[in-house]
Amino acid sequence: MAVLRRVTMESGKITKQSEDFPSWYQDVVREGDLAEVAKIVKGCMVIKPHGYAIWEKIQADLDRRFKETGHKNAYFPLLIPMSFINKEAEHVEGFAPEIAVVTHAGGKELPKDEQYCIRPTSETIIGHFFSKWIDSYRDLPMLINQWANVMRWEMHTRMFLRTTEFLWQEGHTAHASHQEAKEEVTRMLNVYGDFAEQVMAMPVIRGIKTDSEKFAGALQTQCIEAMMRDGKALQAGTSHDLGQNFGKAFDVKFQSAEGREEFVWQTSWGVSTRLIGGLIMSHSDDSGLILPPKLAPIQAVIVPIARKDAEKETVLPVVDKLAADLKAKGIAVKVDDREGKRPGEKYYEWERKGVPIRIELGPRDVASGEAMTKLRVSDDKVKMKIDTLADEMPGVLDGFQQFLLNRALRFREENTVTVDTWDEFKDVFSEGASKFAWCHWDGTRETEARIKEETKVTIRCIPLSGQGPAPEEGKCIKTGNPSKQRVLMAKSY
RNA sequence: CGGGGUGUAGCGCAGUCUGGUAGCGCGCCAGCUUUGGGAGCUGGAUGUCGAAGGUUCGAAUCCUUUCGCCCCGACCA
Repeated sequence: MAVLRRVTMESGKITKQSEDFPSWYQDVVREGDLAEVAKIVKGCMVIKPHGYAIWEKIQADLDRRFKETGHKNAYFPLLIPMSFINKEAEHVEGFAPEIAVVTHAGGKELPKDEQYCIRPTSETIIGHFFSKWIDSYRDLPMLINQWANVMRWEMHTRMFLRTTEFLWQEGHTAHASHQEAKEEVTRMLNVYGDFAEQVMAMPVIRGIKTDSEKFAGALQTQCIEAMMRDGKALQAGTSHDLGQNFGKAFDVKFQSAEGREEFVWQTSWGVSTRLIGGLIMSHSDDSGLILPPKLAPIQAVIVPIARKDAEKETVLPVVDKLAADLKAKGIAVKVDDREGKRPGEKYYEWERKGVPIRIELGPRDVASGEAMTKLRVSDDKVKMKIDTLADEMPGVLDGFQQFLLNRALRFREENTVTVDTWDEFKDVFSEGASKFAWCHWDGTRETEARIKEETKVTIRCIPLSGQGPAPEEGKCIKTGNPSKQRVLMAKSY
């Protein structure tokens, strides 16, 4: 039993990651000015401007990818008739415990059959409208996405990772054939995977969820799993093959080219503000947040150093010109010319907020024609020629983006093991520790549950082709029964 | 929901055991001096002590109830 350790912190400082990972995480969120716990509303958070700006960048990039793959945005009601939720058996069972119900409205108690729940996800209500909108195979595929908030009554909340209300997007599509639907599931999983790696610099394993971990009501759930810096896994996105389950529950039928009446094949897929939690736990350090340039609201900050008016006169015009040049190159640049704060204080502040690169520009630099620059992750400052700095900056930022991805990949490799014996397995996961472990599993729910019960370790996914070790026969780590391939095991968020 | 913590100024905390009317550091405001890695001095502002009830002449402190947050379980994006 881990007793909560009191970590003495100086004001405005961050608990060391190695001392207490959860405290570190909270400190980074606070010091980065990303969000705060709402307190007045149980389990909810306020996403502050700097945190929301990151979400907006995530949204912008993903939205473009969704549109490029043919999807259109729409918006469905927040309130869903309770009767809808009850229509799909597995769906009810999965979501019932975490649903908030509106029982009173207009000053009166609503009759049982007129009560609403606040959406935990929108498969049901969208199924209802799909059934109205879809008549023939010519209406298919129906490719809809919704940016929305959802609510799930969680017992245990953590900022960005699990809150009662959260922001996400949910894609919902309907297709004429199962094959087409499966292709959609894969397509969107790849959109997520590419986004995670190229934009978030967060490497992911693409895989399939076991039956016990899949979405309530789906035939199959595919996922991307990322390793956090404590070795735990974060499910960062999911893409579901819903089969005809919701089609049947909501009578979503179409007339095929051959004139037959058939149920549609549906998919749904989503990522949430949880991605921000993943971003934090993939890259950040004891000095605070580290953002990949592609998601940084401020990519470069210029700190002018000028104490006297005469120095300001020489420095500030150079700073302004450099800022303009950077802007012209498409760089999100911020000049921190606040009075009354010393340069050092500004350096720390922007580091905590995750700005990828800092440029220091003072009288000496103007004289020499070189500015001091410092990447968020390096210990050394580098001199760059002021004249060519703006031209070089896109390349520097690209390099930084790549560096973060490579570093995260290396970290994952160093913390990924192949395990074949139960003793070794228990050792890897002893005392709260976690790694990614490729292990054989006999494919049964019972074994999966036993492993989880004894070690807290879950099967994160069965890797898709090329995402894990090549399939090979083996024996289950727990039971010794035959296994056809290794699966990814880890503790998870 | 169980176990363990915790709630006092914007942030971090002391004060609670042993009741006497609230303090420290940082931050904030003003002024001067400063300014290339968290500045110094002087002066100043800020609290319904999580909430509600009770005991008491008197409650941050004792009692009861309640709410939030954190950690560990049970459940989940």
